[in-house]
Amino acid sequence: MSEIVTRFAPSPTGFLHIGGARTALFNWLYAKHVGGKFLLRIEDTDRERSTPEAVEAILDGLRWLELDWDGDVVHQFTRVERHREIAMRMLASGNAYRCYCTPAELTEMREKQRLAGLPPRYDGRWRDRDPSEAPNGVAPTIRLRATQEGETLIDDKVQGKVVFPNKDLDDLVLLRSDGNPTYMLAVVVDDHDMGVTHAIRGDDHLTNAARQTQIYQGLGWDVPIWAHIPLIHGPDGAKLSKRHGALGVDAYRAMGYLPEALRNYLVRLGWSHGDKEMFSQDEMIAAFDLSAVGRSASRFDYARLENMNGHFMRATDDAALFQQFLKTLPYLAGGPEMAARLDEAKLAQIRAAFPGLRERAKTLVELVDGAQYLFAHRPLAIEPKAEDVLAKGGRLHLKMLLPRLTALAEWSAATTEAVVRAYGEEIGAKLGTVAQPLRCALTGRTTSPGIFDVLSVLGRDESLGRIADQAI
RNA sequence: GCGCCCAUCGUCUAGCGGUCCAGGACGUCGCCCUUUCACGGCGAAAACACGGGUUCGAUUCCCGUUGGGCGCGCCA
Repeated sequence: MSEIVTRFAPSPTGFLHIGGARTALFNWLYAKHVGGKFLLRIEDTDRERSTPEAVEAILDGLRWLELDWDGDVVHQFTRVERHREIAMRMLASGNAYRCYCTPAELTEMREKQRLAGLPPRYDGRWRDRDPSEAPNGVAPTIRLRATQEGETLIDDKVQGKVVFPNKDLDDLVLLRSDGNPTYMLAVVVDDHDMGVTHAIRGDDHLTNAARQTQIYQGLGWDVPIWAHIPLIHGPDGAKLSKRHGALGVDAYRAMGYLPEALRNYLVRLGWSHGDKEMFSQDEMIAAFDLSAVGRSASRFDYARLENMNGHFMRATDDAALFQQFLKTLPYLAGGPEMAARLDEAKLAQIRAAFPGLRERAKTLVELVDGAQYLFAHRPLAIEPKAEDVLAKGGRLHLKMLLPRLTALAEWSAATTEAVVRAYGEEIGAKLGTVAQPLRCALTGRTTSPGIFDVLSVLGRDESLGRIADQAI
């Protein structure tokens, strides 16, 4: 039995967007599931649009998502000679021919077809023309001599059997007039040469599968097993475009999502395994299967992603999550500013506050936000809601509490708690009545980790100072 | 315009002819827990797009309608 090989083949014209990330994930998962290989190929035959920055962004995105590929990255551009060779072979065997149409001529042709209500397709005007009629000074393209009769069958792992009438598949360009291959030729040649057995990609390629099948047939090569997965739409159901939530995966990192959470979210978009929602890495690999991939497009839902992220954050142990947090800090919204102010002492404080912080955070960014009170300078900026609490009797409690806390011989969560509770009982108030004003004075907000932990982490001087700032 | 794909709660989905007055998850709304928030627990509202068939019986099969999507480049 031969080894199964999948691949992810993005074109480096921009960042790794969320749809591409899922395609990569599915390919990676399938390869892992069957113990095969997952390859990475950069489709950069279009030299005009490809940029090294985009290549780097894609690799960076994949690495962040922890989707490791086997072997070296293949740059399609480096394989032009082989592509040309194959184009020539097709020419020699009669499976391709030279077309001397100019771009302007083709545009005009399509324009006429559109006006006449016909499908825009190359009309094959050079298909059977004698080469001696070739005009001077026009560099030809090489076109596939596509089969015109019958139909082409795609036996797809997720779409099932799909039939395309051959009359709708025109003679596509294999080699451009400048001698460079088109995507259609390059994918076929590279997938073949790289031993790709399974092509898992977005279903926007479904029609291409039929066209590429004809190229494979012309070459006498085995057609890979296809699996066209449904696309992801924006939250509003519209196509995911640049202006519609098609962010690069780096944006998700900046929003504080964990790679394992994003992976879990993505895999459940279009794929399911009974009622199971959360998967560990191993579970996902073991359970993943192309046959359980659905055929309808799905919408991107941040609420669900966020929920999953919270789940994974809670499932990660304290030390590991702290490390993850520090590692990701420079990429997070508001992170660089915090990182710049991170000295030994601050680091120790965050570490101490971390268990309380992580409990209520659903993203890494919420961790940054939750830790703000550690970085604030006196006198603190008080949020409106917090000011409200202070104004409605809160300051009086602080005034009463201040001397008692000041008198404390030992400063800890336990000792401060004892004092605050005792005071609460004295005045016959629920703990919240006293705790909220404290929280507001200490953090400037109405929400924070447990107030005694805050007191403890902030330390005696800073705590008493902040309380004094607000006490009557 | 032509070809192809899709269609279960707001969202992601389970369902592969009877077990479905349709199950889970997120979100929403109550209640509980509580030191705020978050977590957790309990509960509620919420869907088979429509019309024809096939069948003893359709959410499940077929056809059509409607609504979405994708493709139709010397882009990938």
